[in-house]
Amino acid sequence: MSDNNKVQDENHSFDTEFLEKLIVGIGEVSKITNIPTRQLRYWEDKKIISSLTEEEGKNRRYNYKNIKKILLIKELLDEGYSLDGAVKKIEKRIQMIESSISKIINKQ
Amino acid sequence: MSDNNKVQDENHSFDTEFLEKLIVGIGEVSKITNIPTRQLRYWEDKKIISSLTEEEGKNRRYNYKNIKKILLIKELLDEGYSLDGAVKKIEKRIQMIESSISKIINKQ
DNA sequence: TCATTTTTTGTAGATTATTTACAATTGCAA
DNA sequence: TTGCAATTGTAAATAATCTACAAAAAATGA
Repeated sequence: MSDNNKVQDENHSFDTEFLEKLIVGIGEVSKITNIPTRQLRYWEDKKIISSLTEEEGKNRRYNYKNIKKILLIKELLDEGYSLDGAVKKIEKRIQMIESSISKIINKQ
Repeated sequence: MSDNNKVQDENHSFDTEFLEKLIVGIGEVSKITNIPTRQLRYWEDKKIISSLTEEEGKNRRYNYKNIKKILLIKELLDEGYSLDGAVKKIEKRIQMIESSISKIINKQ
């Protein structure tokens, strides 16, 4: 194995660690997804999405899975679904996303 | 191609977009890397690492490349390098990391 | 159309997180 | 031990986010 490939492999294993540990604030999620923070909070109020908030009043934190779901909701809204419609539609795809994340993280 | 594989592919192309857009605050970087915020600011003062701060006084922002470099520095310190030593050692590996990131983002 | 509901958006005042800039402390090598 | 490198502490100011109110806009259905 060449030196170069070795480093690529190190990067790969780091990336899974990276995804595992990744936790992001609402401002960054807003920039990543292009959804206003106000809207993200509203969706959470309506139980459409969730975050990792430790206690009431503390800042919201989002992991990779949270962000994935947000982007999926957004996609469905763009397709014309209502929020409730999106929630109903979403179950199957969420499961696929989760199994995909689990594959990434657990290197299965 | 099965439905399942299709979704996996969608996830993959999303991930590259995700990495491209990913921007993280100092608190999150601290949690991801396990390096105190105080230390991250010190390293930046000493020009060891950099961030995407828009203006003086605004909060620091870090992208994927920034975080990669921080983790690399940490690794070298653990191996016994001094900060200056790490900076000198790092050039070649930074280049490899960058080309690796560029491959991920540009799907080359 | 009109009324109702859903969804987005605005904002004030309080709180949390980060900033800079000072300095103190710790660790290490000559 | 002396000097430099590196980390850590902290106060006061600012930035970002919080909740809780409400208003505006968009979608739905009679």
